[in-house]
Amino acid sequence: MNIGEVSQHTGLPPKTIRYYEDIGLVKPLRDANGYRAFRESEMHKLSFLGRARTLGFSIEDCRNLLALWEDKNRASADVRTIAEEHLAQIEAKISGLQEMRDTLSTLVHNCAGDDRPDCPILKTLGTATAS
Amino acid sequence: MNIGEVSQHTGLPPKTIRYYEDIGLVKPLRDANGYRAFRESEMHKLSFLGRARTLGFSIEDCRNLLALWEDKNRASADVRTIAEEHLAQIEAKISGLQEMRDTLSTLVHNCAGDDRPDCPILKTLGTATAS
DNA sequence: ATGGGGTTTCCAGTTGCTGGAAGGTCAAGG
DNA sequence: CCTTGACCTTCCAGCAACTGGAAACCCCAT
Repeated sequence: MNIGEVSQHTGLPPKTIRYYEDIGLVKPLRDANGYRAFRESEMHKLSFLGRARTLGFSIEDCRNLLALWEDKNRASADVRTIAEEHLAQIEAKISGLQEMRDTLSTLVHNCAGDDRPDCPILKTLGTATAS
Repeated sequence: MNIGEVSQHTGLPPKTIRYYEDIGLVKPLRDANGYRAFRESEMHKLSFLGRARTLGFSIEDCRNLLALWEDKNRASADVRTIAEEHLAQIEAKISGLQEMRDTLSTLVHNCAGDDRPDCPILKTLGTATAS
């Protein structure tokens, strides 16, 4: 299977697939002409990676998850640990963003948004701590 | 005022302040010895930048907000537009993360997390679209 | 043989810093 | 006067996870 076909099946851009090979996540064979030749198993790995990435796992997490996936003697606790840590990070990120959103939306609502210069957004940024 | 003092007042690391000079956000004077000499106004700009950054504005947004801040004839509408667009992006990011969180937390809760290999997290990543 | 699509490699750029090396400066202490 | 330590300077590299683009090769059909 050529990279283009794999790209279609996995939804990952060819560039990304090459990158994943670069960093050792997949190791496709090569045809005589130098083209990458993906086996089914490689393609499934790539799909796995794509899904893990859409769940926000870092590449390093993905590498570890992939190893666990391949390891038929894994302990599900190891998987869960990775997922839990990631979940905690996501939650932290969400609350950080929610704080931003709350502050920002207040500011936006208090701003006239007309052609006059008076603006609470700039006023806040210019003076107090916009926590 | 030296960079260290400015760093203390603004909470920004010296490295960051130098970086902001590099990209043209501030333009401190220089003492005879080559040290940066910040005036009050530069320091206020840096505080402004720090607060804008904690609200998640990009550097380019910050650049524009700073210009508006300095422009006494600005229209608050311009400020508000920037803030609104940023707010929309934050909201998009939040909902993306919430989706991740929901999926992930379901998976984590369904995973035994013991020493057996059976794991719904890996199962999901390995098969269906984990949307 | 020519054209259009694939594919290859490599290099650079993205965002917003951060770390580190090599060196100049300054004020205090011996 | 010399040293020590805390500043400060510049420059270069690296982080994450790709993405864009150039130059060149390959394959198939006309």
